[in-house]
Amino acid sequence: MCGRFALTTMPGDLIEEFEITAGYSGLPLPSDWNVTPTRQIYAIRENANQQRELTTLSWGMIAPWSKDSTEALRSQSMAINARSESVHEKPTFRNAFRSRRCLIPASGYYEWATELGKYETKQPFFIHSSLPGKNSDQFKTLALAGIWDQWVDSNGEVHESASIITREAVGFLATVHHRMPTFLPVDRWNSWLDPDLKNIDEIRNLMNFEIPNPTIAAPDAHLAAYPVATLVNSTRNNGPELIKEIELGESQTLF
DNA sequence: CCAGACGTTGTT
DNA sequence: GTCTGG
DNA sequence: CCAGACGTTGTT
DNA sequence: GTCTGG
Repeated sequence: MCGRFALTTMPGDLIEEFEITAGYSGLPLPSDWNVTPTRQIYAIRENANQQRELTTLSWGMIAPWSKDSTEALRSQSMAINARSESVHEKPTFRNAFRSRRCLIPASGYYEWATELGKYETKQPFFIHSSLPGKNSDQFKTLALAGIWDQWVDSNGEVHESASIITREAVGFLATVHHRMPTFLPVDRWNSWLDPDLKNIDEIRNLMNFEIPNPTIAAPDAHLAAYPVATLVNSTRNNGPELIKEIELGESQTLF
């Protein structure tokens, strides 16, 4: 799944890559090789004027019925991901899924090896595009499927938050971990971001790579992964060294 | 009817 | 073990 | 996702 | 808020 990621792409590059028409008015987020739940992240969504905008919001969906900030924060940490299999019916997510979908850009994400037999448990991997990125970015930015929502606190302040949608892992990614984020290919961005597309089955099909269109590459086709140091484990660590490839012991070479 | 959950991950 | 904070 | 805390009293 | 369990 996706509980930690990296984002080092500057707003200007995101505006190009995601064909943002409404620009970005906020401050640029600093390069971050250890983005953790509840932090500010970028999101791409469609605004009220049918324009595509770049914004920042916090990671982990605040349950819409939260009564106070404590409850909001607690709910947020528990909803950093939403399962693609059930996101359309869960009370916490379904309204957002119907009308507030977004894309979440990532330079890559981390996955800790689980009991799949290939690697030591908890060995972290960095998973990224196999295509080069724009300008100073090493890897092409990934577009992760997300949903967002607003929550108003007792002072009337609006808090925007988002969840990343996950699915069963496919291809070589399944050798590291059995879940992965849901990737959206560029030709599905418009439909995904369209708040007027409300047919649940149509929306769900946008996340599906098996059924509709054999010309769409498997999600793992343009991805690569390599093991990294356990530096990333601690949320206090940050910097480009977190995504540096390391050598694993003999029995554990695959990529 | 009211009370209490509502979310994900992995692991047992 | 379980919950909270990042 | 992982790391780290997890308790109370009274006093500043 | 809305749904489920008792």
